[in-house]
Amino acid sequence: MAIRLRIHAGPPFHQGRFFIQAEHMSETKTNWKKSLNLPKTSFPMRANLAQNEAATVKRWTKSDLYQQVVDAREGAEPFIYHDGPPYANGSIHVGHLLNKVLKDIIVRSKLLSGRQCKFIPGWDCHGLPIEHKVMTELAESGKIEKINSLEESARRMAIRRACRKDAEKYIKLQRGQMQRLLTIADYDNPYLTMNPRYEQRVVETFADLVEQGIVFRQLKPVHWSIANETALAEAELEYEDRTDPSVFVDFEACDSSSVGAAFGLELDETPSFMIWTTTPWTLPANLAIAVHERLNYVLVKLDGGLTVIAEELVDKVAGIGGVEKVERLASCRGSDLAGLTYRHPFCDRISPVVLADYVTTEDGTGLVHTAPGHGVEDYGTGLREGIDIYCPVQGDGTYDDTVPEWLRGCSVWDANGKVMEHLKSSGHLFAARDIEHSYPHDGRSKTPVIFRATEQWFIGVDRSLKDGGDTLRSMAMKATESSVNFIPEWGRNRMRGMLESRPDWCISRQRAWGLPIPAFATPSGEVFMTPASVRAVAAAFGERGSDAWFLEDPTALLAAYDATADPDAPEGLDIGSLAKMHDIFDVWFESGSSWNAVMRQRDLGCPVDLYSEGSDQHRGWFQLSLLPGLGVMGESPFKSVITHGFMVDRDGRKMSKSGGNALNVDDLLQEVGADVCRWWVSSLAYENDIRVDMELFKLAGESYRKVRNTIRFLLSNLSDFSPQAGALDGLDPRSLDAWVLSEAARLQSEVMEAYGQYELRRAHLALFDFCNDTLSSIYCVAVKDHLYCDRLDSPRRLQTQAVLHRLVELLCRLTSPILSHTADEAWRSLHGDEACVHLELVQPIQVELDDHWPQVLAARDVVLKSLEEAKSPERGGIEKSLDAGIVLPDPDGVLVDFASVIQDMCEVSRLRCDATVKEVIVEDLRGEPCCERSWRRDETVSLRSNGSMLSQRDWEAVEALSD
RNA sequence: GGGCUAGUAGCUCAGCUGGCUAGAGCGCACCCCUGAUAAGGGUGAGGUCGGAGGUUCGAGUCCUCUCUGGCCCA
Repeated sequence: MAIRLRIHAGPPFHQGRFFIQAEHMSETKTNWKKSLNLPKTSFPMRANLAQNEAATVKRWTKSDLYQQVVDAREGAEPFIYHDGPPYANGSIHVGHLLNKVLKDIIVRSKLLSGRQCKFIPGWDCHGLPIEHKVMTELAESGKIEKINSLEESARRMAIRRACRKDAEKYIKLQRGQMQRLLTIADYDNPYLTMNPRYEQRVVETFADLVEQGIVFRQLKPVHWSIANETALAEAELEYEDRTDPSVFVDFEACDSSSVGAAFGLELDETPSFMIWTTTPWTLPANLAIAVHERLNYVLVKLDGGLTVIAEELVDKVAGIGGVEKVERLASCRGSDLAGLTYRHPFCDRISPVVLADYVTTEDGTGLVHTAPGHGVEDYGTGLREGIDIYCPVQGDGTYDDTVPEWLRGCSVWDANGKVMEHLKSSGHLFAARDIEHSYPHDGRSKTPVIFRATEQWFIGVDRSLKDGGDTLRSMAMKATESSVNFIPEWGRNRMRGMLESRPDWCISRQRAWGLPIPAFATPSGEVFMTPASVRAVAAAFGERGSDAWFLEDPTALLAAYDATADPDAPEGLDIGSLAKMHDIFDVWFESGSSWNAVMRQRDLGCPVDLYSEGSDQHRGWFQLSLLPGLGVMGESPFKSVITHGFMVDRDGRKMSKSGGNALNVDDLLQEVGADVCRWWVSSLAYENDIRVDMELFKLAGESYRKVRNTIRFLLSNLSDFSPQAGALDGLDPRSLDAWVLSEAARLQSEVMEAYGQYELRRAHLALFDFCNDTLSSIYCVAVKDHLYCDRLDSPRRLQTQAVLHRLVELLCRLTSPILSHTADEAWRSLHGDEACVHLELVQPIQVELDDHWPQVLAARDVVLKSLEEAKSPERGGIEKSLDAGIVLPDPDGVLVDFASVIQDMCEVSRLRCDATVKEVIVEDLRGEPCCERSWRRDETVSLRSNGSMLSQRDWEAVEALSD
């Protein structure tokens, strides 16, 4: 819309007054300022969060806010929310910040909406990272020798004591840091996976699974330290270069005609399959050769010897063997070779050629020596093909009696040479040379480790449960498909994919710092463990903690066990002769039982409404809680799952301590404060990766300040206000007050709905926009004039104050889940230091609104734009809106009822609606008299009896003051 | 290598089942106010929607391939 500018020519009298007024302005000005009702508040503009939040934490702790809130919601419909346990190791990082703040916003929003929400924080205490660190520290301080010299149980107890102390230390640290994030939770009664009652429930969960018949023992290869005769985890390994023999070995085929058939030839001599290995000592355990189904293999004569090799590798292998004459006879696909058999070169057995995906042509021959007892991939192949997991190597690194006599009792390292010698003399060794490669070593003893199959405990995912006949896998797939709600929705797919491919769950570990698997060995070497015996040990753990396993003998541990009442008890069981076994549980089994050990144990309700963690937990905590839950309860322990993404740096790269791009949470809290961090968290599209950078927190700080200042403005105009009942009844639907209240009502439903759907960002944006647009830019600007200039008791001022009061209460409530300190600070500024916004509930807002408001707001936009254009020198150069008057086109006669509202919103001195004009007219009122007090140039400004130029309203306000 | 996922203005994000001259906020620029003042208001400039093909009258939106990240596996 174009505008026309009309100079409003006032009578000469006004011009003259203007000059007189200007001369006296400096003296009168201050007086008028004193006569105004200017904003006043103790709520400071500068938040000083670092300091004030610390005080808030103290206050909440002292008054036990958590308990107060829980008491306040006694009897309300519960929202059952279960905290996943972070690992009690180290300081919290930005990922914890995100995780805990997200949870806290959810907790507080549920409380705000009237639900009961008991939130028990937890810590994962057992496990290798702590044990590993503690062992390192013990080694550094020289205490390890003394501990290692102890008897086994005493040694483990010494380690366990050190680990417990370490875990306790970090729980304390993290708890303080989490509280510093202004989170509300039952920090006085957290759950710790190392607590006796927790341990008892974990073991009971296990007992139920044992009873279901899905727990079993099976061989599985693990990293094994010969020096310490113990299994090692990945974290305990150190990779160092090592020289090993690299050997190419011919395995004779059993049946030359079927090999010939695979290549489409008739053969008159026996071909062999050539494999390659750098661990000749594993050859006695060879039980298969793996080929890739899509690779090409050739039957080739190498200086006369007939063998099979991957086509791509023929030249390389021939080169290594120093072969002079290479004759390719025929080729075929790997899939054609599957099912052929070969004779072991020195053990008396026949084994098959099988298919495997991991076969490559990077090294070797394309035919992979497979010993299921000595390699992870080999093991998988073995399981799939139904091949024995055979491991002739004992814990001390020597062979047992199942190998050929010349190897018995020999250590594997000595065996390398012997095997090669034997192969050479029997003509099976095609080539051998030394290679240097990276090889895992035991970090403690600095000796090379081997892969060795050992007996481990498993929970079978494809075994039918005793009662249902269903398997954990199929139950989990069903639950994922239909009964669990995923946020974001794609979590369902991710979970499904992971469930499809997951192997049986290996739940045993060979460490000290953990919960013992309560299995015993009988003198004859059988394992004794029944549901009833497990429950008996669980009871002992519940009483005396799992240390009992290391301190007590089987008779004491099984005190609550009655073999005569146990249908599963083996015949002739003699408890006195049992020996404790040494495996501990995978820590995932402990945390995966938390729904039982926390939610059911404390009677908080299970299945739980919500689990929420990082998206890595689809494979971790979610899945490993789902499986035991299904095994024990027959249903998922959670109804909904929320996942958040991972922290990446400003360039989108992963965060790492070593990369130096990790932000320190303590620094962050010191620099920007927890509420700004929380405001930042609420702004995120948390399901994606999250970029973290100091810059972004600073930005969040700026928008936080906008919200804070808006609240401050509201508060500052309430210093003389006392709430009156019914002050907002019968609001004119065309008033700005009605409009802002209806906007507030809309905000409330939007924000509460967003909270309810965990769309925190939506709530954040709605809150910000409301503060920024609805209030700061529109409403506050428009009501300033009568708040400041009206007489204190003017009805419209009182009404607006009632609205402001309503608005600030609303903002405090709605922001309280996010800005938990600031909302409380504002609330206390309004209601006194004893008040607390976190006990509040949302209140309904009812207001009637005229339906012409969209046009009113559109008129505002048009007028503001016209005013902007009027600033240009060629259009008259009106720079202050109060120097302007507006003629507003109003063809439908709709706006005329809103004239004063629009005038206030645009901060102009005059505004009238005209049905005949087509475009906005900006009138230059600079020739009109200006009210010395309100700076307006409305029609009522005139010389008053005290000699000043005042508008009628201002004159009345001044008079009221002097009364 | 596989599963899931992301890539739209400087930044954070909207854009549902294809139709928009691609939106918002922040930031930025310019201006006003100096009675929310280490505040407040107004106006405006910014994008060939990671890249390349294709389907279609029409693609940020569908398909194929590809690049760069992230999580989890191998």
